[in-house]
Amino acid sequence: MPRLSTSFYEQTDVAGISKALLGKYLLTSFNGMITGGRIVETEAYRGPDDKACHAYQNRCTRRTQVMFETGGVAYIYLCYGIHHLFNIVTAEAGMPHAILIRAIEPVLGIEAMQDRRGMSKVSPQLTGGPGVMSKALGIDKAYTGISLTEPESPIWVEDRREPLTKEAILSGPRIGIDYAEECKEWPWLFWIKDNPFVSKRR
DNA sequence: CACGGGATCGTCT
DNA sequence: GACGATCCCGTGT
Repeated sequence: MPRLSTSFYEQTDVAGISKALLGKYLLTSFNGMITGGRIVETEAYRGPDDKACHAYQNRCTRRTQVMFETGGVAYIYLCYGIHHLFNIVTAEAGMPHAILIRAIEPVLGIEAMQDRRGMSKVSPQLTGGPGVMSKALGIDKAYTGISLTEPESPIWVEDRREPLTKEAILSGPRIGIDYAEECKEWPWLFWIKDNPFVSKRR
């Protein structure tokens, strides 16, 4: 299956790419073990004019500098001291857009993902939520900045040609960004309708 | 099921 | 020194 390429990630409409990623497959390969599944929930962040984005007003720090690279690299950071949240950088170099992948439906390497999570059963909590999804996939912030498009990359996204209908995609305000003032109402959270692995609202 | 709080540490002020 | 693009568990109903 083909990996999504730089031409996909370099598009400028971050909300559109966010929606287009639904139904694609996010996969990792560590120590020969492939794990991953179908993307069911995403969130768009559009620096520099988005107050919810870490790169608001082009703020460039050691943490955020990878967001300024060309589309198709990983932006991974530690949240609340515990969770490693996985984002995909989009747009051309110098334009800090990113998409947070919030949930996948587990498909490949399910037992390995259960081991990483310490869970004996498959439940929505296995991969439904940005922190637990990264943990299930074996992703941590050591991988921030890596390419998702090179053939040897251990993290990538595949298009398995499983298109979604317009009716299957819903959107709403993003989660956990109360500080973002007027931007917090922007409907840039996207999810697949009725999918049990979409994270719970809070 | 709803709610509240604790965990835990890198990052920026 | 404060706080966060979260999660999990305990309590009460």
